[in-house]
Amino acid sequence: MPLYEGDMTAKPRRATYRHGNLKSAALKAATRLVATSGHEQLSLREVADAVGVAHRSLYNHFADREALLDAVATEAYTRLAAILVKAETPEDYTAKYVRFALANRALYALMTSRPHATMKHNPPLQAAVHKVIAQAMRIFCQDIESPAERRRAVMKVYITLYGGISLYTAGVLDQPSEKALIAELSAMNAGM
Amino acid sequence: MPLYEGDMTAKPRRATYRHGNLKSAALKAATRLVATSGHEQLSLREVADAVGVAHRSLYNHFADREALLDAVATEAYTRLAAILVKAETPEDYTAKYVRFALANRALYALMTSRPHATMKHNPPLQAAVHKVIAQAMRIFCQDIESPAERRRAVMKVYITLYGGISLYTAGVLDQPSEKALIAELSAMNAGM
DNA sequence: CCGTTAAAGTATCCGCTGGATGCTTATGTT
DNA sequence: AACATAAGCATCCAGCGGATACTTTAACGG
Repeated sequence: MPLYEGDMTAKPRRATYRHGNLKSAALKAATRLVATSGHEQLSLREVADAVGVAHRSLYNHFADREALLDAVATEAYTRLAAILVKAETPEDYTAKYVRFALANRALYALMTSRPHATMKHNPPLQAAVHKVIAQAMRIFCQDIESPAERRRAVMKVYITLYGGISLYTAGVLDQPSEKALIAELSAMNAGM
Repeated sequence: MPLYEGDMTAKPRRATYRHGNLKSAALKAATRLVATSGHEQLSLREVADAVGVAHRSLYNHFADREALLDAVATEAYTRLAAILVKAETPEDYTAKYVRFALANRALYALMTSRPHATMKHNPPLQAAVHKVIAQAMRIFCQDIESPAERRRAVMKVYITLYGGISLYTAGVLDQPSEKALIAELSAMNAGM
């Protein structure tokens, strides 16, 4: 006697018992839900509902909730890196970075919320982050030789980018436009 | 027939049914728990347990979990402001601010996590934050007249402070010491 | 071509959370 | 002394992440 038939026949039976591409579908749904409601709010159950699957099925593809969020972040970092490879100047890099962050605020909040310790145990995420940093190295540190100095310079860039975007997004920098923010941060990063 | 006697007599009866200073006791306990476990982990139940009270009793003093966290943040901002009034120079302000943030990382994370929109509806919190900003104005904007320019200058200071502390705390700036971080951020704030 | 098997689903249970309701008790005021 | 009210309490609820045990199906080796 099939155990689930009662409910299974109540709803229109799914085309395939095996979803087939649940992992990527869940990733897409999670990305959308994070974008609209923020990663703190995201629940596995709503992701599962969105793709029409029992919530526990997600555990076949993601170790836990954090792993799902890590995967969303990884994908986002990869997209950002793809944008930044086309940057040519410091101003351009800053503009592209800021525009991505502001166009995808909730996603950016997720990306920057991943604890650094976590990344060490998540090579794909670490690699995606590294691609973004590598582009900053290329743009901002062309004529710096010492690796330590290069790293230092990049960190200064990220301090202003991250701080500026955070304060802007928090609504503390209420008056300036996105354009003004880019100009401001470009100026701060110019003199270093 | 007293309804709760069974359980009440099982435990040693509390000295007073009225706790007396539950609000401040809960605040203290919450502050300690936030400091040790982070504000994301904080549950009303463990706060209630820590002060020996039913979890629902906290709602007599705080509207909800967020209100409790806001109260913790307000108290922390007030303490920080009290430290900063003694600052004399930009370097001193930076050093005191950074030292507070790093000595109370989880608390600082809570403070900076309060959404700006929330503050507008929470005058005590807003006032506490304003005290901190006022000290920055005093130290960094002595010879700036235009209010808009003063605000702009303060924001630049906070961009570097917040960005620097965030990246340092996240472990991204792995090599420098607290002292080196202060020096770095002081230098970044010097030229503006 | 058919069985076996492992991957990918499902149902159900657990402990925990924040929050709502309604009760009781103690205190301060009149 | 009576009483209104503030501040406790037990209890219930839905939703969460996660664990276990079950079933279905696709893929593959004989």
